[in-house]
Amino acid sequence: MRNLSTSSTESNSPTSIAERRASYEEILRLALERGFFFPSAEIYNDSLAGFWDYGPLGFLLKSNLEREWRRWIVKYEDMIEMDGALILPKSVFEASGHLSSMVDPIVECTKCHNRLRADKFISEKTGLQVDERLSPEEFQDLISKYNLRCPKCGGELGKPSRFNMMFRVGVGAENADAYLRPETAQNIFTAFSRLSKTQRLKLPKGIAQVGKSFRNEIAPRQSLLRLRELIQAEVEVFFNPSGSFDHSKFEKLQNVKMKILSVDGEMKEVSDFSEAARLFGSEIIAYYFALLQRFYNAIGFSKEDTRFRELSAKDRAFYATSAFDFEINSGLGWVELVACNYRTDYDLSTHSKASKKDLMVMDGETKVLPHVIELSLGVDRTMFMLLDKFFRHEPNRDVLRLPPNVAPYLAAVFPLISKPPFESVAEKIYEDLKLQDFAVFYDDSGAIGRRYRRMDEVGTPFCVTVDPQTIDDQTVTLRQRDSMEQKRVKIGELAEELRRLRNQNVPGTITA
RNA sequence: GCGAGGUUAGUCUAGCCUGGUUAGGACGGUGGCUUCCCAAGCCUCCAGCACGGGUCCGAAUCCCGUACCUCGCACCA
Repeated sequence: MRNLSTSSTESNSPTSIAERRASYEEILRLALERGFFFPSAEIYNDSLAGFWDYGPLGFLLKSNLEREWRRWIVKYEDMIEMDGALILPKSVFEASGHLSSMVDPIVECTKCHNRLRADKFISEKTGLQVDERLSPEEFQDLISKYNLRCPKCGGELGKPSRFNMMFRVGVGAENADAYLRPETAQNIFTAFSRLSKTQRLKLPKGIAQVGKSFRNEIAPRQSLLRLRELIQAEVEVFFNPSGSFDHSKFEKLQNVKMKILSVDGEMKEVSDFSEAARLFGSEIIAYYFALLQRFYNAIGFSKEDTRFRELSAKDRAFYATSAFDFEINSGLGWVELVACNYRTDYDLSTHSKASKKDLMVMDGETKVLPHVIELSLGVDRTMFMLLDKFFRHEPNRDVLRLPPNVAPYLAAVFPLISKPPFESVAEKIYEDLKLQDFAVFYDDSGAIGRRYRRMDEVGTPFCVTVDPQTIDDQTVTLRQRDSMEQKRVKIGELAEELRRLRNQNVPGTITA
């Protein structure tokens, strides 16, 4: 996460005069109290930082978010989806470059235990160009040669070592070196050959995967924003770099507006594809960025909330030749949600070399090693940002204004009074809606207003209430979370109405 | 990792400086009476001093260690 600024800009979310955005602490309170997420193994004293569990509401929110990602990106583009192993052998990461490039050379002061990046420290002190891939012995030689000491306390520096952000695991009786994957992408590259042969793939083709990745962060912080175990929803689009792009695909995404912050700090709004292609580097990149933008629009973020930030050469991952971070403007400043990398043929080429397998595929008449565009989406961060954007304090209530397509529960069902005949009718409606696969919640305790408030706080957009009139004319009240208005709906038309409301377009969404 | 500050029911918080009845309150939740369309009322009950060690006749309170949280620095494929 970069560029954390304290300024929070109000965006075009539904607002009333008195409502107020929730602070980070208040979002955490909601999460803990209502069961969105909480520290993993928290009852133990040695529970680990950077690991969080999702509770019932967080789980439902996550499921909905992933479903919408499939709907707007994976299914829309006829991508294929896989689900790979979390533990991968050493050779995968030797080839991918993660073993050498994800390693930071570290040196620690023997006296005050201050830890320094060896390469940066040495080059700072000596003015030399220091390659971070030098061996620990070479760093040791440099430190002795220039007689370098701890910049803080003047103490003697210990032995340089390497810190790798990957979790190593020992597999089998031999304890063979293997690693928890630091990104989901590697499964896709190692499976690419089989998938291309057996799934009759034609370029360009997206291969998607959602799952856990693991990074041994030194200082995990801010709950879901900096995790050691995180969920990524990744798409690797394989394409022929010398092929042409089908322009007719642009038409359906014409209305998608994007903002780009270029390396030189200039903010531009992009509204047509030729301009987007120029700013993002190619037509195909512009296209997939528009697809990504539309997904975020569909879960409630607008172009005002979001931007693509171009990364300079030194900020990019080691495998990327061009890279943009898709960021959201939150109460914590601009936060990176999606890493968008042009990985060229880096991965297929290195894996091909290391495994000695030909990973080229046919594109029409020609044999090519495809290039890759990657959209690596942080699911946990996106969930936090949904809470950040939509959790609001109003004078008389806290309300989570999640769009219906991601809200954990779509609707709640209440009897106005927990007495017959209202109870049995309400229960019947609840059972029916469950069988039709709606995420619904039943509550009959306490006053009706209290039950509405509870649902407001966890983001349930609709409440169905059975009252005396229901007994007369088979209608119920359908109460809207945001306006608190209610209308009467026939019981028989309830499911259809809820389905319609769930799919109503949120601001900024276009109908495909 | 370093530095600073912090941790009291599910959540928020008083008490800590100056050790001494049964750790107080609010919100929340349970059950009951009542009311019934936007957190009504009354009663009942539930639930807590982060963990470990030390000092002391006695520790939420003082000391040490550990974990976690927040902020800053560093890191962030």
